[in-house]
Amino acid sequence: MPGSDVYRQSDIQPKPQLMPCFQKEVQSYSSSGCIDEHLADPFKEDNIMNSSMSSLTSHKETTTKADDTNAGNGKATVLMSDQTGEELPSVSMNVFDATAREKETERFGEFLQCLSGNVDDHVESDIFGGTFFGEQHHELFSPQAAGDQHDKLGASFQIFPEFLQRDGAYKYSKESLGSLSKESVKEADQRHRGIRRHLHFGAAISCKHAGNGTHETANLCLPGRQTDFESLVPPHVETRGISGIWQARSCSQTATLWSSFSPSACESVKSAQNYGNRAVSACIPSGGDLHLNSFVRSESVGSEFSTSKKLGSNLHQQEEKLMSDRDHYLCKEIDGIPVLSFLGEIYSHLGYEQQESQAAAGAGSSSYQSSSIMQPPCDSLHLIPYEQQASLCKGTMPSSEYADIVELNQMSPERNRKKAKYTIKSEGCRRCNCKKSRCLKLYCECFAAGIYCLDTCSCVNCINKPEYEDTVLDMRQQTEARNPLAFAPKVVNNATNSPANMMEEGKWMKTSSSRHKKGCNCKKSKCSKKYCECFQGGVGCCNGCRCEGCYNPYGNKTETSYRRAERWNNPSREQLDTLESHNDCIKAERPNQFSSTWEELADIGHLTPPSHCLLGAVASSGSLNIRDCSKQFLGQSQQESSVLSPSGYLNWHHSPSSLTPKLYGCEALPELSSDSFFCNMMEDATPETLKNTCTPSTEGVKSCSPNQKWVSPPKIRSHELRSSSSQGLRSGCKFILQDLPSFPPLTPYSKSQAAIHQNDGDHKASTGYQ
DNA sequence: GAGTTTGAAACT
DNA sequence: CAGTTTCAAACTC
Repeated sequence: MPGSDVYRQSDIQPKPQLMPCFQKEVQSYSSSGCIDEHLADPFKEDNIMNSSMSSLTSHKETTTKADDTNAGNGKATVLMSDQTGEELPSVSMNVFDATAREKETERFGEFLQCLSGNVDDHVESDIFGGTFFGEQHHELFSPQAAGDQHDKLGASFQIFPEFLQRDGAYKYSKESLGSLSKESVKEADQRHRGIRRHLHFGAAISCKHAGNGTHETANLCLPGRQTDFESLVPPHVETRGISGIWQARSCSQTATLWSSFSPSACESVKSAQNYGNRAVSACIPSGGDLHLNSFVRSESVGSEFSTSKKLGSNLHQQEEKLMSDRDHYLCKEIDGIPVLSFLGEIYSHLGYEQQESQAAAGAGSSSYQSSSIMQPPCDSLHLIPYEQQASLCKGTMPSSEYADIVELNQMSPERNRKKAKYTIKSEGCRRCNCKKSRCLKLYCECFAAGIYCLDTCSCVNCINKPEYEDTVLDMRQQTEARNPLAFAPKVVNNATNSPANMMEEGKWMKTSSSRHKKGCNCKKSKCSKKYCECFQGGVGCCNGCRCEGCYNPYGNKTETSYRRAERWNNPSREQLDTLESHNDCIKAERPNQFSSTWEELADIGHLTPPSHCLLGAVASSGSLNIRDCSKQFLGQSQQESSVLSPSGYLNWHHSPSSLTPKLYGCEALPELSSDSFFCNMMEDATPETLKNTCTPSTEGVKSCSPNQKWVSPPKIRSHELRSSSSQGLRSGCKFILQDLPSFPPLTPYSKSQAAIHQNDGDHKASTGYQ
């Protein structure tokens, strides 16, 4: 076994090789004091890579060739427990005694925390002051002479092996991209590695927050045991920890965090682990799964924003190949497990591609797990095959499409790649079919989703591609200028719904207050077909709709919100029949879905827009539960993604809030819909008179039905009671929306960048490093 | 798969 | 801001 050879090799020179990776990694970051900078420095990475490769190749006795396979195996060997018979951390742990090990583990955890932007001053100074890396670290981990540097470096690479060897980026850069210019390849390679590394740290960070302590974090950072990861999935999430990471500079980190809490991710990990090394490799590509869009963006972070189109194209190609490979792995090797469930994809975001989602992790390696699982939510689509990103990103993606996505995960790659007019239903992958818009207008679903079109799209003269990044950004700006909410989720949820209450009966219920942000304008469809955006979003029509003859089965505007809420709680037989037929279709398309609430959360959540997490969950969560955590994560990732999204755009459209409502039939999680933000805003903007009048409950704007399910806020009811006309509410909504002050910049990357830097600067100023 | 219907988006 | 046109998805056959 190639891996065994490598492992033995590492066994021969274990200590100095393994730890230096730490050192090197840390140093790389510490030198710049900023991850972004680190990522932005291709040469550092290249040096590392070269050194690593040199190290690998230097041991020709055991490893004949440092090709992908060997490299990957070697990495896996070093990191994976099944081959070593020890738990992951053992690799590095073997080098030290228990005390030193624990100490360093803690330190590393702190370091990771520091990187996350959540570090304390003392930690920071410790790490960046050079104590950790400069002396202590050398003493502990670098006993060998400087001549062993290559070995050390090589070892360091083994710490992040997945990234370099499995995840395909390296492979591409060295093999698949042979046709590309050396320079381009090098740069692309660097970027990928940097990103992957970033993700890795993000994973560690997330673990840190999710886990019980730094020790846990360190373990996760190091190629760890799967159980570690599992333990990271928190029954309870600390709001503080989450929010603390908010300032993490990459959506990758966010994604990681998010993924850390994703049960599906864990599940995926488990599943992957069952496949042994092979599974690991399968997960690797997920690292490259990052939504290309976000990829490009995040890559730009800390470095020049301008990315040569050539490089972008190259990256795109790599990305696609990665996606392709990943799809293969996911579909083929992780069967039965909706790997993408978490990943949604998803994006994003963050990749579930999305990240974005748009999600399996490495088998024997926590690193793997982390990297693969940490697919950014917002770019949430990261975890999702590239082809699926569009679907997940689409703001109004209905649950059926989500189901399709999950289903797609279980499909063969061939089917996955098929082009068809109606790809959504058949393949779960929304692809545009634009003919005249060149995919630069909101007509295009890809564009509307803030993602690039895929080769699998059937569009004609498509400009919505990385090659035309500038143009796309311009068009996005224009679109945004025309309508600031153009990329916002189309369906918003009322923030007053409490997850706790929603979950009261152990299942997610669609909130009665979910509404289309703008309202439909249907004339003939009676709002009972997917022409209607409300219907498509799985929400009832409201007074903001201008529809005629509304017969929206989810609720029509002629009935009051209060009545609607009641109807939700006690649907009539007729209504149930109508919705059942709709749900049947959904369920039929998604055989294995939503088997677990966690997965629901993850999936939905990662598709969920950001804001509400901050406004809703965080603020309201006195007792934080899983839902709250998910919400928060969603918010975080969303925010992150919004900042780092490829397009520089908010990526909440990546997390179609509409998805949530749609899932109601399958016990969707309404609370996770993005709309809380809007609803909050609306609520805030609601005149006190409206808020206070006709309030049947003494609980303020909230009231619960006897069975604890939420009903619409009285204010709305009172509002409606005041005027049967929709005009009042409509105008109210309009006012509110226009007044929305703080949407994350739906602006091009540059603006987001500025925001990032500002945050970074603030944070750094507070933490004192840089 | 072609053609029709529909309503959002874009334009005037 | 209303009316019209354009567009692509949804739908039908």
